[in-house]
Amino acid sequence: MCYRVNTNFSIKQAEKYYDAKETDLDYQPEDEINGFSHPKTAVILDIAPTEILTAQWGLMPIWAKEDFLKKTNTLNAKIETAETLNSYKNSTKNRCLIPVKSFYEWQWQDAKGKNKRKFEIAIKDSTLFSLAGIYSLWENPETGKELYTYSIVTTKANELMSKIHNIKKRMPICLAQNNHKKWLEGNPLEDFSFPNLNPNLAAVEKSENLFAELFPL
DNA sequence: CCAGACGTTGTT
DNA sequence: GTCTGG
DNA sequence: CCAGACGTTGTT
DNA sequence: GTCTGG
Repeated sequence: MCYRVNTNFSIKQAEKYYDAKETDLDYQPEDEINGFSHPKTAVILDIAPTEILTAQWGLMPIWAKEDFLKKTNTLNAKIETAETLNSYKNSTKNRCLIPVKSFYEWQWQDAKGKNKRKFEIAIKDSTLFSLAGIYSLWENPETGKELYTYSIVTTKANELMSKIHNIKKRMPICLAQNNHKKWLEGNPLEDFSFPNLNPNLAAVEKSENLFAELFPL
């Protein structure tokens, strides 16, 4: 579901939005990043809410081997099960914010998803907003280097997202500024699941060749 | 009992 | 480290 | 945890 | 019914 996001914002913009300072940030703005390449992105951690630093998309539990992500998809964590699953259970209280401009989702036009329409989704009237993340500090057994790794928490789709993500009907937990603190403070996961939290989302279509889809050759 | 998994919903 | 499928 | 076995030593 | 292999 939430595998591609837009991080095309400046560090300055993020510092202002979060009232935080970049500390250990290895970051390049991108219109579209792919979770499956396990990119490093900007994050704000609960332990230091005034710092913006770098973490890897793809959570690695403390016990994970180096190739863990090759076999296990931890890009998203379902809010309903995160607290019981091995990979997430010790990280559900490690809360982080992942700043994004938007994320992308594809609407299937047929049962097999042969034809899809692409949409870009964001919180309405926002410049930036946050995806809700849980994180784990992972130590590379080879080098001893520590790395923050995270997963984006997903929930049942709201009305708009059900129309777009029309097969799986899931969406990432989207936090406007007024919910940042609540998330970082470690309030119960359930407080943030739909419909307990229903972000005011808006979508625009980004399909590459709308004309061809409407009038196939 | 122990080997093997540990996850979500794409291939854009 | 801990769970689970066989 | 549960499906499947649960037995001995011939071909006389 | 109880054990055991997977």
